Amino acid sequence: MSSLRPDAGASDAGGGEPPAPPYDLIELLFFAYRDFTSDPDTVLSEYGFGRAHHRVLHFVNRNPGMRVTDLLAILKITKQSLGRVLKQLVDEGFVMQEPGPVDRRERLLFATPKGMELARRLTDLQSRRIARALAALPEESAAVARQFLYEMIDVDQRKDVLRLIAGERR
Amino acid sequence: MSSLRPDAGASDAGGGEPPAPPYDLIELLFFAYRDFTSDPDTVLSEYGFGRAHHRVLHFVNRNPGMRVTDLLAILKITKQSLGRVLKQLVDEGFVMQEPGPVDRRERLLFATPKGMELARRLTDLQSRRIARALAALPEESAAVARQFLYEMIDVDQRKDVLRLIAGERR
DNA sequence: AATTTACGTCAGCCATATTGACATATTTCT
DNA sequence: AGAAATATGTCAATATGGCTGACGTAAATT
Repeated sequence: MSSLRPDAGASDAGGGEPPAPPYDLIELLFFAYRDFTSDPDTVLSEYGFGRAHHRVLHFVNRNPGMRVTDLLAILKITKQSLGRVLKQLVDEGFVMQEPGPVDRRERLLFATPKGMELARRLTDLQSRRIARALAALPEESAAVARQFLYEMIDVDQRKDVLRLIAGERR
Repeated sequence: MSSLRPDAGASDAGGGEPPAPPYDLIELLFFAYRDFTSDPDTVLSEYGFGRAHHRVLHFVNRNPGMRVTDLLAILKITKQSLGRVLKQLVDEGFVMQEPGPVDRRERLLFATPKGMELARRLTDLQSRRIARALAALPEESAAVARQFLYEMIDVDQRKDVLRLIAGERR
């Protein structure tokens, strides 16, 4: 199972050369993410959806009543790109829109029951993969994984991510 | 810094409901990967290249003399998709091809000096981000992160990944 | 009243992925 | 030797999901 070196990208203590790049982590990130997204992709294609729909549905489902602008900031894509997939999700009854009660320019987004159901299905797949991974590792690994991934995020984005993960309500 | 819960997706020890999905890890993976790829993307756009070129160049550089088929298996894309980006990389002198010495049908791939230079630049960016992340965490975190990411990979893909990461020579 | 904000839309563009069919050279199998 | 399998390349057509820039509208803010 683990000929993964316990440590390797080491020291360079007194000396000259720059440390060797952590190729293993670079590549593991690629492969892990590739497979992590592959389960949902399969299900999504049954619906004629792609990864973009997944992301939108996921965040809308997790943050009921979120605004379009919020979604744009999270996904870091343009209005137009979002527009297309969001429209599909709305047209096909996975997401609904509702004018903001206080600021009626806003369109608050909600997953419909149908949307929640699909979101759950996709989340289940990803949960299972994560659970399988963690089951193979010592207790504290989940916390370390969280910390590591968190530290990989752009410094100026971390606050937003924390708020999101905490399941902030507006 | 860390209102990341040390543990949360817990137990369900005796009871009925399925465990709550690890939304935090699911979303952290998304954000970490999003930002992890954003640094290289910036540099690549200077060259008129995209993420696809990065992946090809990366693996060719790391595995000199690899075959086209190997690359297809790693990237899990089609010949045609690969063909385009590979051709560009070859035409612009970042990658060279050479017939296999034993089986002359094969075209073995190598990064040129120019290709190595670009690969190094891209790797540096990713290395720095990883180093920054690890610097903020306790010693053993790198090992745990490796293990976690490794366990996230499809079971039937792990052998191949291990071979790759180990820097296997054919 | 003027400005800003939230959102949508139109037109066009580009990168990257797909499938299926077919061509060529080379190696391997019978 | 001949047939089959393999490694690669290529063509045509198509889809997805990004982008930019411009413009429009409704509602809120100043």
